[in-house]
Amino acid sequence: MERKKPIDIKTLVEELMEEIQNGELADENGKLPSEHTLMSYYNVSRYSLRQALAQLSDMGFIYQAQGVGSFIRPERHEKIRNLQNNLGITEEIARPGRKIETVKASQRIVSAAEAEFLPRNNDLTADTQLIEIERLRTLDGEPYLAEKSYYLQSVIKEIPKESLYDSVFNYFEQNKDIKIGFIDKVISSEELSEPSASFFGLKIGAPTLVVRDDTFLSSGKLLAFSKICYDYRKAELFMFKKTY
Amino acid sequence: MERKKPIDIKTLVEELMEEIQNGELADENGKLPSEHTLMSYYNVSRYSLRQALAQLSDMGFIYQAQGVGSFIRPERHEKIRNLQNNLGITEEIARPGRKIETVKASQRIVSAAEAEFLPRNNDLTADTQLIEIERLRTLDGEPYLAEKSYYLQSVIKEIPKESLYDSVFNYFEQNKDIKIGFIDKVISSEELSEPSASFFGLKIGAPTLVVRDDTFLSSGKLLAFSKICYDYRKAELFMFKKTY
DNA sequence: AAGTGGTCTAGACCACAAG
DNA sequence: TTGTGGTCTAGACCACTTA
Repeated sequence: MERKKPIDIKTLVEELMEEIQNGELADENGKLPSEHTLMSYYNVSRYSLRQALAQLSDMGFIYQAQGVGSFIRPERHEKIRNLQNNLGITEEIARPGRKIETVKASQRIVSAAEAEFLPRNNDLTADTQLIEIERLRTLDGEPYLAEKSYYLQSVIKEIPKESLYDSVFNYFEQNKDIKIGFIDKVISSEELSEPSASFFGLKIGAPTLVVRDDTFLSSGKLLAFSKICYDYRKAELFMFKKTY
Repeated sequence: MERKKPIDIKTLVEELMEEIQNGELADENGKLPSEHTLMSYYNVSRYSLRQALAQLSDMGFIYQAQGVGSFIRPERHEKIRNLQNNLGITEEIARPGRKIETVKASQRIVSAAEAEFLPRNNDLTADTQLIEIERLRTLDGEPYLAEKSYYLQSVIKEIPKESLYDSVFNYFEQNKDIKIGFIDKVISSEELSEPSASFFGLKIGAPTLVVRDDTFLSSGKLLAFSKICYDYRKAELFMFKKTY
């Protein structure tokens, strides 16, 4: 293997992921080169390399076995949505060549008192101004999810119309002033109600898979909170847990 | 603060968690001492301290803000089940003083061909011997979940009866030969069927929250796979995601 | 015994927020 | 400017698996 120029961990993660997906790194048994080899190849210290490998482990792409080596993990099933990666849903699902589209979207300003739900650890005053967004989205042309999101207007002035129909995630990625630090997710199941029921073509009272997100800036301040209802026949959420 | 003896990261995490929960570490605003202070206090290197803090971040107990400091996060709602901690459900729920009990349990040996479901990345041969366990469990006396688990008999010879009615997790913790490395989780929602429906006192077709687990040894070999159906009115799953 | 990943230290420099 | 957390290096030793 040729020797590469030194790079930072973020880039290293991307390169590793790409080379793994292209099948360039692992042998026929899915075994990666040793850490020593990878250190020389990417010209990084062991610390940096292990940080990168740890991130790949956390995402479930590889696992490491002491005394044996590092191995790539088998591909996961297609219809699944990974709760832990760092992409928006649009980007994630685009990878295996499928497509999320927004068929209906609306936006308005409301106060916290008018919101349909509130963040879990709520410290909003009743008059906090919120941007409310409602969207219905399809997966490969089939109804897939109904979403209601609230963004704190004190943090983000407005959300461009294009982003509504594309990816709000992309908008934040490009906006340098807004750095997302962490997200709380609460997953539950409910009885479906209108208007999602008609959108999915299901009866009222049918199951729906619900994900409530609270999104925080890296400063720890609340940025947004949302609720997504999935068609239970089409959505599965994946996560991966390492033990320490 | 007194200076402590050097300790390893695992112990450090436990001590930090305990002192945080006792309110001994953070100030009135939930701010922790600086990394420099904590290094001296616990007598560890910055690397070790930051590994420990990263684990606490991953579990959602604290967050770190560059240029500002580290802060504890507000307590999460009680009825919630954290998907990311390293405890079994019995232990986790026992913390806030609530109680999981098993009201019905059965165990038998089956072959993989007879199993009701299989692991996602299935490489089991049809004649693989499995220990099948079925359990109905209550939370504070109320029906809470129905579980079906399969353990590879080639890895674990038998599961003692006491563990069936208590915590299988405890059994693995004590068994030094079995080290769990990682777990895949797939969360979905389904229409409820018997016998869970009667146990929960719900109609057939009502929603249920479903968690499918595949558990692997640290060697990467499959240990077990299971499916848990929760009463959708009583269960919420929590997870926390840091962005990189 | 050799090679793998796991833990840990000491130290440097950078990026960011706040006074 | 100061103090915070974020990134990165070089090097040591330990624990585990395999031959």
